[in-house]
Amino acid sequence: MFKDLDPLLHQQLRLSVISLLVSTKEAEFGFLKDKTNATAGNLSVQLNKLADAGYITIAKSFRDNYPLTTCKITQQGISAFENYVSALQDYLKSK
Amino acid sequence: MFKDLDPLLHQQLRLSVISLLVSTKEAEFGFLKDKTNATAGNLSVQLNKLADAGYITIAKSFRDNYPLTTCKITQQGISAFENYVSALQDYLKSK
DNA sequence: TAAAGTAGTTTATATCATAAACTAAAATAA
DNA sequence: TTATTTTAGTTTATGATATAAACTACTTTA
Repeated sequence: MFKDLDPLLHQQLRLSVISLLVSTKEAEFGFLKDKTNATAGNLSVQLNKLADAGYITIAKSFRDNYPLTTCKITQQGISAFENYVSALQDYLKSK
Repeated sequence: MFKDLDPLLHQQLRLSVISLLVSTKEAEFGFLKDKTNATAGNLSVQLNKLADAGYITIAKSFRDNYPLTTCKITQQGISAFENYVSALQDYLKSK
């Protein structure tokens, strides 16, 4: 009846991040922070969880002398998102 | 961009219960337990949370000498579900 | 009348989410 | 030049949450 929902994606901030990355493919820490209204600390933690799961990759560099963290979604992340959306449908259609 | 998701509904078991009740209007404890594959303990806790929020009402009676717990969705519960589904859409459409 | 079954509830634990505190370097002000 | 502030994050302490295990209370069956 109801398929299990991927616990990594069934969380607001992580889902927001993946949702953004699915469209943009790549995004900077600051961009994600702005779009999600998350605190830096929370975002940092959740990004690392997504990276540990292999859903995104995190690249660290510098821009104008400041650290720059860039996140990119992986194929695994895209598939996980598609699966999650598909599983959720059954919960949402109230029929 | 992303609206906040009702934390009461953004949880698998509670969402399953509400999703079922939205269609059936009313359901017995055992029915919900079967459909959701939840343990009785977990279901009991989550039903009470939904009742505390005013999303469902819980009626206790007896049938064939055994206790019978019947759950019914409220108008507030229906509205909350509709709101949740609508808020979620923004997260799911990857665009 | 003891054992097993029904229908749940309560609670202890383990996990998780989050903000507060912190790090480290750069830019700016004094 | 030496503080102070700002940028860009990370680490961690805590409080909340989800869940299963343990329990309650009653009924049926052996």
